[in-house]
This record gives sequence, structure tokens and C-alpha cells, in this order.
Amino acid sequence: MVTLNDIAKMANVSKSTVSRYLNNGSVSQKTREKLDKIVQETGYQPNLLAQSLKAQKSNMVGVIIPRYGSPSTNEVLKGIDSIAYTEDIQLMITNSDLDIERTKKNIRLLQRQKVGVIILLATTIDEELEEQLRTSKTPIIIVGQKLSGLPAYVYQDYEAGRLIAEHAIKLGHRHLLFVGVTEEDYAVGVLRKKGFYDVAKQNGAQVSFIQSDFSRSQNYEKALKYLPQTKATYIAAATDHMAIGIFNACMELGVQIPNQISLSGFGGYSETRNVLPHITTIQYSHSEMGETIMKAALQTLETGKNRLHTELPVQLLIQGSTEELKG
Amino acid sequence: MVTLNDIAKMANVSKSTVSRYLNNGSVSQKTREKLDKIVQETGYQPNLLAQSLKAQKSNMVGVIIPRYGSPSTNEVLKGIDSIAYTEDIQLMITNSDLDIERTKKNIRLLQRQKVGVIILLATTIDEELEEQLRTSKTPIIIVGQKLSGLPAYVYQDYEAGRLIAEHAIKLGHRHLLFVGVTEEDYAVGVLRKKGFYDVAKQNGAQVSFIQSDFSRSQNYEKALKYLPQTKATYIAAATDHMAIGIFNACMELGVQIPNQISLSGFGGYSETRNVLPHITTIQYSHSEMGETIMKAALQTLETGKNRLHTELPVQLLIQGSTEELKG
DNA sequence: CTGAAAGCGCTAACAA
DNA sequence: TTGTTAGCGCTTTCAG
Repeated sequence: MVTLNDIAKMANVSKSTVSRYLNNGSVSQKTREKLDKIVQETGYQPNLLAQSLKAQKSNMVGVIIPRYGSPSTNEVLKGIDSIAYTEDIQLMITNSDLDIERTKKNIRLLQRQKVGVIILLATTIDEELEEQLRTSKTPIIIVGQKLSGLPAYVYQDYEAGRLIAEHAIKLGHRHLLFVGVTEEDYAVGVLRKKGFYDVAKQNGAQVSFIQSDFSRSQNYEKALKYLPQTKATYIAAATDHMAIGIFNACMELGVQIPNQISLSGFGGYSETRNVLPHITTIQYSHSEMGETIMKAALQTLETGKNRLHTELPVQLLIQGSTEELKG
Repeated sequence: MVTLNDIAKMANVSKSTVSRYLNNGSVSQKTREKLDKIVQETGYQPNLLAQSLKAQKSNMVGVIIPRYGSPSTNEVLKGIDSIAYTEDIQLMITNSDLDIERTKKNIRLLQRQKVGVIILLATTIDEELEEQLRTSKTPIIIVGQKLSGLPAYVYQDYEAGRLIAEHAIKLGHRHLLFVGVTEEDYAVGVLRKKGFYDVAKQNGAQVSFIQSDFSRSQNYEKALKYLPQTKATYIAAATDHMAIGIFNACMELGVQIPNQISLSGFGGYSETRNVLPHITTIQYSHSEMGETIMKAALQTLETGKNRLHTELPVQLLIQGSTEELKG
């Protein structure tokens, strides 16, 4: 491997001259040309490890994702990556596989790697992890979970629930059904539902609730069982994926969407367009979230500080699966 | 930041002793206990950059992906990650965003990071890139593209095309339609199609062809236009995603699947199960591919060598969208 | 079992 | 403009 030292010897100059040539540039025309040539010929590339060691930090940003393949995570990554790329900073992506211990381990690893900032796409946080987050010398940006006193980026999930309910009410629906998930997931299980309920009740609508999980199959099964006996004319599923499961059950049972029942999700992923009619949903602008986070990360890289939490707005996307209640 | 040197001073021993304590272990009981305590209290963590610099290499594996969010890429990543995790080796994932220049740049970056191996999930390769691949000091494992003389991992795409055609023939279909993509994509555009054609012709079936692209919408549009006039009773789309577009068009036109027309895809992603009936497809075991690659990477890490190309088998997955031709 | 010393590749004073 | 020197944090001979 050709090193800076090699180059120096070949050119009969000192290492510092080569280093200057590579960085600042205060070198004579002559030596510059000489070095140009040598670097060209040897294909020399500075060793990043050495540079980072010297600088006491790398210009890398660590990202901890909950798992591969989640559409939302992918969108966020795209946003992060787009900014990182234009700013020429390198991403170190690690996967915690929904495992809190792996999350902790990944944080340690990234710290040891001397990344400048860590972006944590969080799911659950226990005490030990919280402690780790609070005491980390490396700044950590938390996404998706609020922790008092720690900087975090979240969506307006309560607002999202309200938007869907308002939409349903506006269409004239009075019998609503919310298909939700465990309250352990604060954003999806609590906030979306609460927003939905609050608006529904304010408007005197009837709301019923089914607890389900995130899988398509589970929602399909539940819907098959529950649909025939429901009086609801509007079903709000807590995620798009869940909505797809319910959608399939409707097809199976010959229940027409949106004629007989309106159906909506949350998420705004392209999968809502995999079925016809497309499913009304709440758009979470994940890529925008990614960009926002990455910009915050950049600022943190420069200043060493990061600001407190920010909530990103969401948007109602009306598609074909919801319709005005038939007289 | 607390360093090995700090620990040494605190314990009144030399750096080498601490280093030995951390690695080999040839230390007296006494000093070991002393160090245990200090390390515990200070929360000391060895600097990975320094370690890697010293060792002249990091135990990282670089992965270059074509873009975020592709289902196949995600599956491959899962496979890679699962092995990497158990072997405790760190992944450095970079995104080339389907841009060949970015690919080249990423390779250089990873080389400078001193990763042990680079895994390249390739799309297109031009001369310059090929040169880069051939001359790289860092071993590079290529996935998805064959290059003579370079180690690579690919799928049996020709075989995949054959399997689908055999399936159609076996069901009694005589009028087949293949919806494909540009031949610039060798695996999808050429091999799958060729396998399909070869079997179809061997069996005296009629085959027609429509050139489309990878998007759902484009295939939806094309199908809307073409379906009413086709005599085909079996449509083979070149990917699952394309098949979904065609599926939607059938729904729109009231063409019943599989009663009137059988439809299949390639890919085996879960999206084939987003619609009812589920779509018959060819399973590409991407996660298995990921595991295979990562194992190869590990071997390369140890031996410094990597073997020549390997083809991974594919599998027919029969679901509800294909059916025996009605008399 | 332990310590001194050298060195991985690079940068940054400080002199010259 | 250039070279000398020291040092980032760690590992690894080689003596003791």
C-alpha cells in the first residue's frame, strides 16, 4: 500500500509538504506538479483511519435503524442519504433488529468508531438505554420517541388521528371503527387512536375498537370475522399495511369499498396504491424527516450542540377508498 | 475522552500491560483486578480507529447497494446482516443511488476506510468500473453481474424464465404473453425472457411480447390498452411489481384472474400477497443470497482470496393467480 | 509478569 | 515555501 511517506520519498520532499499539498495547498508550483504526477501514477489515496485518528473524529454519521426493509425506515434513510451525499459525509448504518440490547451495543460501537453524531431511529427505550443516551459524549439524535430533556424528532401522530376522524365525520360517517395496536407503541398505539377518538366523540359519532397487530395476515383474519357483524361504515386502520389486510378481507367477503364501507390507513407508503381503489391515508413525509434529521446532524457536527425536539407535520391523502356516506 | 494511556497512569502500570489485559490476558491476578475496576469506573472503550490503524485493516465489510428501499436489496441486506452480526463484524453500507460514478466513488471511500472486503450489489458496470474492480487491492465480491475472471454471485435467471413457461404449459396454456423490460438489464431483460421463450417454443406455444418498464403505473396503463385485444390466456410479467400493475388493470376491466387470464411475476416478494388471489411467482431467495455472500466475504477476510462465481437456484411459487386453462 | 520503545499514516506547530 | 518534530491511541517486539 502506498502511503504519504512513500510519496514524500519518491518526490524527495518531506511528509509535511505532501500533507500540505493534499490539504492547504501552500506549495510551490514545481513540487505541486511533481506531486501531481506521482500521486497520479501511484494512485495514492490518503488513509482515512489515520486521518480520523489524528483528527480525533471521523466525519461519519452513525445511523441505527430498527430493521431492514421497513418502508418508513427506507424513506427516512433516503432523506438522510440525500443530504449526507451532497455534504460529502459518510454514513455508518447499523441495524438493531428491534433488539434493545443490540441498540446499546451499536451505540457503543459507533462511539468507538468516533462518529461525529449518532442518529437513532428508536422503537423502545428502557432505563439503561436512556442512561446511555443521556451520558453519551457523542451527540445522539433520537427519532420517533420523546424523552424529556433529550433532543428528538417525532411526527404529529395525535394530529394524524384527528385528521382521519375529521375526514370521516366530514363524509357523514357516524359509526366508526378503529383497528389499532398495542399501547406499548406510543405513537401508533396511543396517539393515533386518541386523536381519532377525541374528534369522533366531539362530534357525537359512535366509535368501536379492535386491537390487532401490525401484520397483514392478522388483520385479514380479524376483519373476516368481524366485518359481517359490524355496523361501522368507516374503518380506520392504524397503518397502511393493516389496511391492506382488511381490504383483502373485504374483497373476500364481497364487501365493496368504498360503496359499503370506507377504509383508511396511516403511513402514505406506495403500498396504498397496490390495490384498487387506492387507500386513503395520512402521509408521513419520512424522506423529509430524514432530511431534517440529517441537517440537524450536520449542525451538531459543526457546533457540537443539538436543539430540542421538533414535531413534523402530517398530511391527509384522500384516495378512492373513502367516500361520502350513502343516504 | 479516556484512553488506554489514562488507564495505565491510573493503575500505575504501563500501556503495554493494559493492552495485554485487554487482549491476550497475560497479566497477574492483582493488576487484572485493579484494571477491572478502573475500566469499569471510567467506562473506557478502546478506540477502534487506533486499533484499525495499527492493524492496517478494520474488521469491517463494505456494502454498496444500488438504492434504498428496493425489496430485493433489503432482503439481501438482511441475509448479510444476520451473518455479520453473529460473526461480530461491522458493516459499512453505502448507497450508489443507481449512479455508476457514485459507485466508483464509494469503492474508493471504502478502500480508504481499509475495509476488509467490499460487497458490490451491481447494476451496470462500465469499462472504468471494471478496471477499478480488477485492480482493487481490497477484495471485491460482485453480486448480480457476471464479469469474466472476477468472482461473482448471480441467480439462475434463465432457469427462472424456463420454470414459469413450463408452469404455463403444464396448465395447458397455448397463448402466452411476456411483459418484459429493456435488454440493457441482462438478468431481467434478457435471461428471464429467453428462458421463457425457449420453453414456450419447444412446446409449440404462441408467444407475444410487450416491452414495458419496471413501474407499476406503466404496466397498468399498457395492460389497460392491450388486454382487451389479446388472445393470451397466460401473462408472465418480468417482475412482481409489474404484475401488480397488470393485476390492477384486470380488476379495472373486469377481467377475472385466474378464470379468464392467468398471471405471474418474478421475485417472490411479499407484495404478491397484497392482492387476492396472490400472484404466482418465482422465489428468489435474496436473504439466502445475502448469507451466501457474507459467508464468502468472511472467507475472503481470512484467506484474502475469493472463489469464482456461483449461481443460486430459484424456485417456482404457485399461488392463486394461475390456473389450468378452461376447456 | 511487566515496561520501554518503536511505529501504524497522518497532521500541525514551529523553525528555518 | 519547506523540513523537523511530536503526537493522535493502540499493539507488539524485546529486555528485564
